Amino acid sequence: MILDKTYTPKQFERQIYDATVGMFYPAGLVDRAYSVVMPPPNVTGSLHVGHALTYTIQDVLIRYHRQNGANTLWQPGIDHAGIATQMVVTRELEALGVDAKTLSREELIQKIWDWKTKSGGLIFEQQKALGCSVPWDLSRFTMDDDYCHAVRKVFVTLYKEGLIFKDKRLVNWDTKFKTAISDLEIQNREEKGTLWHIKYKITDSDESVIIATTRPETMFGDTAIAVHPDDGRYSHLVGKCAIVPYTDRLIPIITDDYIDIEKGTGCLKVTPAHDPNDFAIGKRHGLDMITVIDKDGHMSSEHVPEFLRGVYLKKARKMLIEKLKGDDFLVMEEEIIHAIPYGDRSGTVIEPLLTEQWFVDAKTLAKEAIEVVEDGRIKFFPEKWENTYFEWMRNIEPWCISRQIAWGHQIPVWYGPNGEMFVEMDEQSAIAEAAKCGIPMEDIKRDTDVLDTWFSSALWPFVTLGWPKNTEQLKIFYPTSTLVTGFDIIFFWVARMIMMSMHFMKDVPFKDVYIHALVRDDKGQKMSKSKGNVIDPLELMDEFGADALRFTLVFMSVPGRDIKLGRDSVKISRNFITKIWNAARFLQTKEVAFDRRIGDVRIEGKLINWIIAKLQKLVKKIDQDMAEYRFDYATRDIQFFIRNIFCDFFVEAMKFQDDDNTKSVAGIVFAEFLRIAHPFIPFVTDQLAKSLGICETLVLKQIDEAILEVKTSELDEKEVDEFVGLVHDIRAEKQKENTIYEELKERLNNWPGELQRVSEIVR
RNA sequence: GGGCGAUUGGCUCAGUGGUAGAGCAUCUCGUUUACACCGAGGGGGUCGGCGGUUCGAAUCCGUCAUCGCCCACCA
Repeated sequence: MILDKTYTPKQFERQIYDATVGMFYPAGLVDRAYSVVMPPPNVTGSLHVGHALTYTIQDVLIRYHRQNGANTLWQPGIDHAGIATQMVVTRELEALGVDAKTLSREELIQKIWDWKTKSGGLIFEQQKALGCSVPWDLSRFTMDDDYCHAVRKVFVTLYKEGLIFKDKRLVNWDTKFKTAISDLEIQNREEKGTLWHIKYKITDSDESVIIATTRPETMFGDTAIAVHPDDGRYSHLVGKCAIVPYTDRLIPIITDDYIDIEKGTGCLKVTPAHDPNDFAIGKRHGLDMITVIDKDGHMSSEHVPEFLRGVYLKKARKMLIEKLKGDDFLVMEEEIIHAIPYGDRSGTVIEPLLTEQWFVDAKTLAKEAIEVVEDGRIKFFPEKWENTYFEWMRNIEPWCISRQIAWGHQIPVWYGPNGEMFVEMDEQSAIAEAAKCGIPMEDIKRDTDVLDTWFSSALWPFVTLGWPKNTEQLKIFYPTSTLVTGFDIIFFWVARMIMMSMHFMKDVPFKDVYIHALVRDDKGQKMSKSKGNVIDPLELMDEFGADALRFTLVFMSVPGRDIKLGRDSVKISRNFITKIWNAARFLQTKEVAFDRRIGDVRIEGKLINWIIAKLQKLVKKIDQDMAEYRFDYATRDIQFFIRNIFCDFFVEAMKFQDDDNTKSVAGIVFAEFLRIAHPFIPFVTDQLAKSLGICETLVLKQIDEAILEVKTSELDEKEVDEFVGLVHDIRAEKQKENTIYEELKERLNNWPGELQRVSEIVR
């Protein structure tokens, strides 16, 4: 097939994709395995440029190892993404005029499933366009029947081992979604706020104490005022009681070492039910825990004075401040900057609320998970992320896993009428267990909470491979080889996979963790819809081709540095790829034969020794780059080889030395180059391989080991290097019109041996 | 408050002890057996500041500055 003058990606990308995807070595042919689990995109997801990066890197790894003879698996799938999905569907329903709140739990879940069937997995098509060589038929969903079964098994097992427990604790409460969320799902934002100094009168005395607070509305939940034991200012008041304004409730003045004499007024109002520190103080002193805010964010308690009852938090605060001012309780207002916790999905202020939730004993699970990174059974690339991992894991807190939403894995716990609890794999067993206690089935009710999405994601590496069944896939591909993900997800996902895998598989989930960069816009700004600087990878692929986008992203993946992606950089990659295309066209016009093997040609002559030596070096260098996950090096090496070595000199030289043997070597070298470049530039290389008659696809093409075994002449290589250097010098001197030019030109023209013919390269 | 990272030519970035590099941009030349989505060549940087180690530092150490990120319960 004669190549067109320039290539236009669109014409062949999809066709090539369909012909090559899912190619594997026949069973039993290879015993080396290489596997990657694809971080499951959200069911709501569509391809953004961050995805494009992570999937490109994974595909490069998979294609590279597959070419190198490994039996590969790139395990695909999607995540049900609890809160995120429920949010999207709720919004969609709203647009249709349906209020999700009016639907029953079952109806809402059904709507989400309908939506999932209709819109979920759109991202698969986009991944295909990017060239992801994925065995799609193995795709898993975190809410598949088998997956649900595995999740229940993990829950029940951990519960029986005492590693999952139910407790009434202060949790992060999202008043918008009306659910608990984990510590990781909150984001602290620094904001301007006010520190209000409020006067509390002391009983049987004219004295009063002044407390400073940023949250005055919680004062009705105060159960003590604490001062430092060494604080002389207040020691005479310790043991007395203060009166909570607008109530007749008396609270004791106590001492606690936690109090900082310097901070505020040195008096702390203790509100155990609405502040984590106060909660701890409350526990130490056995204080009452009075909740004054309900799950919707309204003031609600018999302890809240009439005029605030049922009022929404924000409004209540304003009203209360006005009232305190008027009644001379407010002593001072102070502007401060402080951190406010927001829900990362809802964007609303998170309230610490005392509720019953399910927790995982992360501290216990973390032990082994820390060890495996310490002893190198799991390695991070770049290594510095291990510190981040250790830092978090060594200070880990219990993980709140229950969510009060509909979409997700419903917690497999059933309750009897008198608080009996049955933690079982399914309803049948729950009924059976209840029956043993004399509770009829109609009297038991299942826990309505669902699990944190990350609970099921944490099982991804082994459940997708078939656990708890002992499948072939588990035997071959577990532990997986490399996990590719972003740093923002080390805590959410990587850490939890390691914990769960060590516990249930007694082995690491993966050996290497490659942490890639964040993709920013060309000015280094984080992309966001609100800033309007989002780069759509699909548009870039449309304009410059998937290969160009892939090459750009990988080329810019320098460890420890964010990627600044602009249109121009993708254009440059496209230009480079065109260069490869044109080199192929040249070889084609030269009628280079591509069916020769290295054994068919004579390794003699300086040019041939030189180019083969350079090719051998390239192969070794790429292997080294890939072993170190230096995709940036690999793409630079590829670029340097084809541009500076192959095109700039070898091809030019071929214009003066085009005997059959040289042309055959050119064919072999170029074919080998295409193979090496293929993981990075799959579409164009495959198209060229096909058009030039090298092979149908490079997907399974392994290196011809004989190429590496060729003994090349170092002397010849050195001589050509010198020749190349001289050519450069001559050109430079010529431009400068220096007289030395003639002298050098003379030297070139009289270059001894075969290279003399090539001296015409300089005109 | 703690931790991490960045700082190299106009721009984007390579370069971890031995004479400062690439691409883009710019300037000059060039349409010759593939490629103007090209080729050849030039100009342009005291490698954030200061101090130290060394025969020798962009590179190692200390310190400061600026920017960015992560973690943290401060009233």
